[in-house]
Amino acid sequence: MPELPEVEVVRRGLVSWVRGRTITSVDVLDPRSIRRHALGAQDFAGNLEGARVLDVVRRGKFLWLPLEEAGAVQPADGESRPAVALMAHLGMSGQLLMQDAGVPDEKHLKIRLRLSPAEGMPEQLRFVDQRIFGGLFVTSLIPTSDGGPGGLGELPAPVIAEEAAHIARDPLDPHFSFESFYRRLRIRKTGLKRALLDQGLVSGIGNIYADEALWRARLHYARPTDTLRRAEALRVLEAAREVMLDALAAGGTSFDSLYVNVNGASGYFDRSLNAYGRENQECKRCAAAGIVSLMKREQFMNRSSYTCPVCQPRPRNGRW
DNA sequence: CATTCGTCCTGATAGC
DNA sequence: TGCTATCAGGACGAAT
Repeated sequence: MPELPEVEVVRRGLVSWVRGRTITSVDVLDPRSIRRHALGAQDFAGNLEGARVLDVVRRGKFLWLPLEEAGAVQPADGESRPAVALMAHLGMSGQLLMQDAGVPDEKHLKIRLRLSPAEGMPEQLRFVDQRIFGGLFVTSLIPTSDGGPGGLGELPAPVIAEEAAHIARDPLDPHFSFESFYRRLRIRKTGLKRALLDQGLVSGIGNIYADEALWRARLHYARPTDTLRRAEALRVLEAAREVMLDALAAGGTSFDSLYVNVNGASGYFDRSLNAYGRENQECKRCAAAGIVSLMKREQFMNRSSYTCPVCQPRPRNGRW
């Protein structure tokens, strides 16, 4: 279940394989995986074939490959500014795999990109997706005044994929502003977990890391955001940063083999989760303090939320 | 306008 | 055994 660390692992894995190579052919094996490309498979392929991949960049869980189109007329000043990008979102189960031409199609192979030959590198970039919540599409790159995708890419100008322009920075982004986040958080009339999952407020956090961050910060998912003190907001943001950095160091989380990184190896961070999936197991923090408390699972936003009833008490009505 | 909810999907698993 | 029901959840557009 890809959240920010998994997507970043894919980005890092992908960049050395695809940067500088040209897309030579495109097979759309399941049009549902390009449903966000409004003009259809023909147009999708037409946009990509002949284009050279300049980079792999990310904003939140969106990943894109800025393209230099074949024969494109560049500005007179010689500055090379890509007009479009191949956008990817992994959704629930999406994978981007580099594969040699001879490797049999994966069961859920949806899209195949063939790349220009490069010494010692696989020919194909494959998009594999079981649940089809993810997908690929071509989007335009538009100027942005906020410094670009995440300070991670190397674009010649601050440009962002149009479809990701509404996505906030993630907690690991060097340009992430806590003050801006806290200001917006305080004026919302909603619960803390809802806010953490809102990619327009802070990006990269999904159901799993939301629960982990809340547990680390000892805060309840339903805590009204307009009552959050600065120190509490700082705590949960810092907790999110920590859990994401741990996951990144471990190469991404994997729970059910749906998520595999770009080289086909699963992450193993799931062993160190403290909240997610631990229904009826002891809260590790309480246990360390000599208190017996069993983690509770509740339905919230049509998703499971795991909390410790002792150290993450549900907010009572009224004052905080 | 801000916020919440329903929907898209497949396959593993539970229950009868 | 074989069927149906349930669950998993990111993001968007519709509904409130």
